[in-house]
Amino acid sequence: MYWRLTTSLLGRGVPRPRMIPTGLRAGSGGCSRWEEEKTADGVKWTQLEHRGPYFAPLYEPLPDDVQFYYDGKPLKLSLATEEIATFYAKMLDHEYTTKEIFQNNFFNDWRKEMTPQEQKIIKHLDKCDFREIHKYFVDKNEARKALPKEEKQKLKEAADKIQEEYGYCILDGHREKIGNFKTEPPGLFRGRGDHPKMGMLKKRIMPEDVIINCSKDSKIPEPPAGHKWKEVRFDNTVTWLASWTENIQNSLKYIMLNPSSKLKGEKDWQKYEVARKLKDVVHKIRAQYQADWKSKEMKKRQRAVALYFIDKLALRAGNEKEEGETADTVGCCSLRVEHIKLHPKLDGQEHVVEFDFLGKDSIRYYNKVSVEKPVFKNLQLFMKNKDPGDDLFDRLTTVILNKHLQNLMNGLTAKVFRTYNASITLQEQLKALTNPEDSVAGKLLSYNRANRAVAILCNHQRSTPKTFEKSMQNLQSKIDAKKQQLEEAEKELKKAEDEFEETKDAKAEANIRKKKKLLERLKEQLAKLNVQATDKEENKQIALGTSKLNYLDPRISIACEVFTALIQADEKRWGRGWHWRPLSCWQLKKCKTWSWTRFVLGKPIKWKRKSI
DNA sequence: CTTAGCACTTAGGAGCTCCTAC
DNA sequence: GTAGGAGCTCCTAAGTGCTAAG
Repeated sequence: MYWRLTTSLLGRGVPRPRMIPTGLRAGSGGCSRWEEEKTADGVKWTQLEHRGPYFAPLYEPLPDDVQFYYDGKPLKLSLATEEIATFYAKMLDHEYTTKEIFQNNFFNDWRKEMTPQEQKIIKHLDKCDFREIHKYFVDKNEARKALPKEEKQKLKEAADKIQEEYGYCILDGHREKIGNFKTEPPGLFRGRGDHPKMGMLKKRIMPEDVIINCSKDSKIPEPPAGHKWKEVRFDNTVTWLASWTENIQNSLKYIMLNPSSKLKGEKDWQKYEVARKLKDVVHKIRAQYQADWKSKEMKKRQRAVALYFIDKLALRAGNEKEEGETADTVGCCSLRVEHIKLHPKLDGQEHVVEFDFLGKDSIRYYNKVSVEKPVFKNLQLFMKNKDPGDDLFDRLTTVILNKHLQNLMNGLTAKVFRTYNASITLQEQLKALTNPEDSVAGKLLSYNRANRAVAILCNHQRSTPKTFEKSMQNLQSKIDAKKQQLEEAEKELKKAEDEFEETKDAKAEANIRKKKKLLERLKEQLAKLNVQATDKEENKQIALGTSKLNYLDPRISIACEVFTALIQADEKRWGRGWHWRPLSCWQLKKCKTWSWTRFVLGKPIKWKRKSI
């Protein structure tokens, strides 16, 4: 039996769950307790008490012997100017500082903060020498790492104390962990991709910038001595505890709860419930957009083709963004003619669309997809008489698309397709890849492969880790060594067998058994290493974390035999009750919040890991 | 309809911690 | 006991999607 709980959570032909306790059954409507608690008027809490944000430490001036040089001569900077100089100095060995936009933005903003005298002297960035400052911080960092154990312990205790004091709030009588309780320290803006604002000065957040949100009757947080809050409000229709406006994009930043909190957990659960609801209507929706490919209205055709991409390729919606304010990235609705190429025939396939564009975080999306003929014809039509820089779907926006989706299913938006397709892919892949007879290592490989299929679908990439080549080599030499040991063991066994042939005594027989056992163990170890190597290589440029955290319904993982096997293997090793190893933190977090999954194995799981 | 503002989720990289293998 | 590395948390940027105003 593959599914321990036989819950085909998002799939077709749902087999009935067997082991979910009544009252917690997630089959039809999900967890009724949470649904009951949901209020229609948007109220998110009735009580909220916290200490306010923890402010980034004030600037500590450089020691006198650490100098800044301009045009080869030492120059003592004013405090404010010096602080900004250290931001740049710290980044000296980062690629950012080699980029012209970064340098220009930095220099512009830096000059604005200089005294008039400094402005008169410091006119060119290339005459600035930050190297001594850079070295100072590198050394400081080294020194911190080399600190004796007790000193490190002291630092950790101090950090823990701050976490203890500022890192939690009381929400409706429960102590909940805050996600980001510290204000963002000042520094230079690090945008992703070709960001026009990279290098700009990110200003220090002061209490006077901060809006506090809490309940009226709670102990209102004290601003740091000599300071005032910008505002204190009591808005229980939002979930944030504090907010401020950042100066780069002029957008709001929030202090919110940790994902382990009830508030976030429920939201997460709801998200997957909406995705499960889509499962029931997705066939109808697909049939409809296929019909709409032939609509007389251009608007409908564009909507239908875009939705097809969102569904088939898991593209993001693609909201419009202000030009020149951010990196030039697109999603589905904002695709431009230059982002696709049409090939009537390519590599033995027909109607191939070649996608090449930068998506969120300037991650490249490159894909060649064979599409249905009407889609291909429509794309040709949409591209006719357009320039490369024109919108592919000129009659479509995310607002139009989402309005349409809302009519098809309550709560349906473009992003739900990503969640749905990610989770259903995990489930289907697990079903296709895992085999009950596999070893635990094999099962884990299968799980990772299923996870990987999702990450590829969602285009979750990472840069190859810096240490990849080296650690791969290390692994390979381990494999080689193991192979040699194995050969050795085979010879030994042969020898032992020969000896038994000759002597026929019990001692020799025992020796054979011993050698056989060793051989078995080595074989197992080798297999495990080989699996590891395969996994590592396949995983080189793919990020699994994002899909695990945001797209995969944890109930699918929990219900899957891979985890049952891992838990059993672990019990052998750690004794009963130690279930934290196979269920990694991301799952634990979700499981703790989704209380019903504590009954995955038909019995409550003891949670032992202290960080949870 | 368009635009701006707001609140929230999703994202990759940095850096830290703790385990494992030597 | 220590080096190396996997896997985690932290950080904060960059998306989505909704609402309200004009």
